[in-house]
Amino acid sequence: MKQSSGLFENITTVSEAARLAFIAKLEEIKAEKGFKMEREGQVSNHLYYISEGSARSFYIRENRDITVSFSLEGEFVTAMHSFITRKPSYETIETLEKSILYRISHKDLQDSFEEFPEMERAYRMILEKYYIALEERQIFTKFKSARDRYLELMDNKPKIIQKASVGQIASFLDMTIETLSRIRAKI
Amino acid sequence: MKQSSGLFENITTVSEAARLAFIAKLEEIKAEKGFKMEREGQVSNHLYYISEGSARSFYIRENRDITVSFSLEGEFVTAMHSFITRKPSYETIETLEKSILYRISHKDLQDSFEEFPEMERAYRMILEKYYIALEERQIFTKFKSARDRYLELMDNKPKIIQKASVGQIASFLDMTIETLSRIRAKI
DNA sequence: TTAGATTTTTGACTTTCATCAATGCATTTC
DNA sequence: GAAATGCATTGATGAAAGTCAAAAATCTAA
Repeated sequence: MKQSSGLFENITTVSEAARLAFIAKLEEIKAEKGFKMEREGQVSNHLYYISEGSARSFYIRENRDITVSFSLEGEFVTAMHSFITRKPSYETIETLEKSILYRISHKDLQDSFEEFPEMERAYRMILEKYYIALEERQIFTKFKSARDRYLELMDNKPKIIQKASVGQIASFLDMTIETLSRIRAKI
Repeated sequence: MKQSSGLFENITTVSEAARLAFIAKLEEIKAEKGFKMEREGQVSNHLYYISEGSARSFYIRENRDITVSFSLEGEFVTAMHSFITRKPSYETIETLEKSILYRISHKDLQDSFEEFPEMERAYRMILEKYYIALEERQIFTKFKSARDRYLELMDNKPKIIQKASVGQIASFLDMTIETLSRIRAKI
């Protein structure tokens, strides 16, 4: 992994020793669009860092593809529920475009906690970010109309609107494709 | 704090030294019903363990009291968003009945991480539980009808139905009092 | 015990968005 | 370039739950 990459940049300070040991455990993946990082039904075994590109997490319910989240460059992502509980994941994660990913296995991560408590701290902080994102999303969804949810997405994460398909955006915003189409017609 | 209490029982194993040091930092609170553990607008400064009793977290929006969560005996609770971000809390947490609480301040908790990395692990695991609970609740809310949400609450946490008021239960289940009343009439 | 207050239930009506179906538009493929 | 395929739009209708208002039930306290 390039030295320049900002792996822990926004998280916490980590000693050089821990940093190097951690990086040694990373696996680089040059992924094409549609690469499946995690699969529904399998225990999520890696924590990913998106160095370049983007990803989306989704699951199938009643034959519908429902997008749970989008992740952009510089973010960590995994099927967190499964990664924590060690039970099969209900979600699949795939790249939205050609991407460069770094990943660490669950076991290597746990081992790094034993070796470097500061790594556990870094992970704890990633978890905190995950938690905050989920909580904010929940409140966001609760109070806004379909229209306002779309407008807010345009404001906050316009990149997603470029990278994802209409169906993916609609399910992410918890509305049908038709509703999204009607909203777009009236802006 | 009584030796017998199961503070870390369901979380992780912690050395006796860490355990004792941690317990020394705890403050015991014998709270009456309605005691405000955290207040909206203030930075959440404590992590609570409910030894006896119960609590609910809520916020006010457009003059409505909206219950976010109920916490029962044996659970940890705080205004997590604020506790993590150190920004003012949007939620208030209060006891639902006479309760015995133990709490540790944010600073003491952070200090304990420096002293005992295993405490950071324990906290990390509390965070994981919090995350899982939130994610499960989100999916639960998304796919069930008002009626099914009520039925599931009756099944899973019947104690809440005894301890909380109708308005609190309705807002927790994301429906109006009228809807809840109609559902109850038809069971 | 009764008047008043509060909570709960019921009824009529409205809103929001889903569903289903048809049509339009664009792109690929032969 | 016509057919086929896939995605997006539009329209008609319906369902779930919200809103507002009034009635009924329950609680409280002098």
